[in-house]
Amino acid sequence: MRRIYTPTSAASGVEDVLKMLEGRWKLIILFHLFDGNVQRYSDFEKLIPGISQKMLAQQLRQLEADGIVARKVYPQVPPKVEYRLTEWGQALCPALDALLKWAEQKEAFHPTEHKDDASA
Amino acid sequence: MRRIYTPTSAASGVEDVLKMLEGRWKLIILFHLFDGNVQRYSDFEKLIPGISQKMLAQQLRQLEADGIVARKVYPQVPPKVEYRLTEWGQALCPALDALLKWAEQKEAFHPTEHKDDASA
DNA sequence: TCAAGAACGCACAAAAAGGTAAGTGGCTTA
DNA sequence: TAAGCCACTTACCTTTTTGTGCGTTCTTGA
Repeated sequence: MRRIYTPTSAASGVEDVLKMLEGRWKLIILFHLFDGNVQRYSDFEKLIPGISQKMLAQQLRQLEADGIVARKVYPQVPPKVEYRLTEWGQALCPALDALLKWAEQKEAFHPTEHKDDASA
Repeated sequence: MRRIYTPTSAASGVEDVLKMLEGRWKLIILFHLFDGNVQRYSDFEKLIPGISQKMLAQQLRQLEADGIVARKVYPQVPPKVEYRLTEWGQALCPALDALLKWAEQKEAFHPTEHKDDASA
């Protein structure tokens, strides 16, 4: 049978899950892990210029703790750590995709507007 | 032609749009506006128990400023204000839906785990 | 006459998020 | 022997976000 999500039930139970995606960098990190991409710590540093090491490590660890991202450590001398999406993490892709599509649609609804364009 | 979103281009341009959804209450508010639902300020206060009036007003205004939510004021004596999704806001529904589905899938991947269940 | 109701705005305070800089460990190379 | 590399961690601050409590406006009901 098809589950119906009422706004109430949705907001109550899903809230916790949604909190896992909050944070300035979480989604950005996730986008870089899209379609099975694997990245190591230093890759993220290059891919996401503005992020600090502290934030990168923190967000990555939260994502890992929440079971969205998998961390793989290679016992090498200069350390090597890889990050990829877990199975559940990959299940997020359709949502990320929808978000991306929505973002693209913005132009269709509000053709190239400027933030500071209140009134001339 | 089909647009391809590389992680890089996605993260750079879409970031601004995604920021519109950040905030402790934004998504929750949006979920209550799902499928064309119309709510007034006081409805939200009842629907979202933990939110403060300040936050409710603030998030609602930001959502409005970002063109996601539409605000309609009735010039009545005890004020009446209605909120609903704009067209673009409604375009977000598929994404919200995907997010909801993802949240539901959690159980499938991690059967009822507890946060504080590190090691007994 | 007086309290109540709707939708906030404002000032102040506490909490949380984010940033900066420096440090750690162990092998490798100069 | 000293410096470098990678992946972080820690301590300390600053900025942003969120919460609290009170005030406002005008009309209607008791």
